[in-house]
Amino acid sequence: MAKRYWLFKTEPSVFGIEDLKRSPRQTTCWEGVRNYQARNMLRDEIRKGDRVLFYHSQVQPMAVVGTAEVVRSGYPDETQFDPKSRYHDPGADPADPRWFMVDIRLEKVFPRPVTLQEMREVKALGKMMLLQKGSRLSIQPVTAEEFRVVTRLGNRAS
DNA sequence: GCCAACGTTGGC
DNA sequence: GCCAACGTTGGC
Repeated sequence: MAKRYWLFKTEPSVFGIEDLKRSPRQTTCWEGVRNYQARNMLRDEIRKGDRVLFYHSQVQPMAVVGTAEVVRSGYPDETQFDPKSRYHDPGADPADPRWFMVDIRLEKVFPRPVTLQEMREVKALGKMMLLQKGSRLSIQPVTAEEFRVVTRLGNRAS
């Protein structure tokens, strides 16, 4: 199957790109997603080899700050069964897991962040889901073209 | 199955 | 801190 492209949203106060950089093998499981639309993508669509725009929300500046690669396709998020986890889901059944996650590995921290404000000014990104009003999904598909445009901006010398 | 109430997200 | 958007819950 053709490689696909995604945007993962995260609050750096919880887990930012510097945390990913410091992680063993610069790899992490993307735990804690508790939204069914995002769950379906994690479980069914996001495959090893896909690439990810890493976006910081709830912080100034809000921006895509780098890229990552999916190194493991969807598998059950164990935190749903852990009563001590902040992501615990009392309704989740180990025989039929409700929540899924993937593993990602840092690819590159951009030399400069590509801010939300800047992306809004780029015509080629006009249809990007992140930029649509009321877009709250923490996992979003992006097109190959959107991925290319954003990574070029991030890698351009400032 | 509808929908009002409520909680959360997240940009501003 | 505000509030629009939107997902979830629960009474009916």
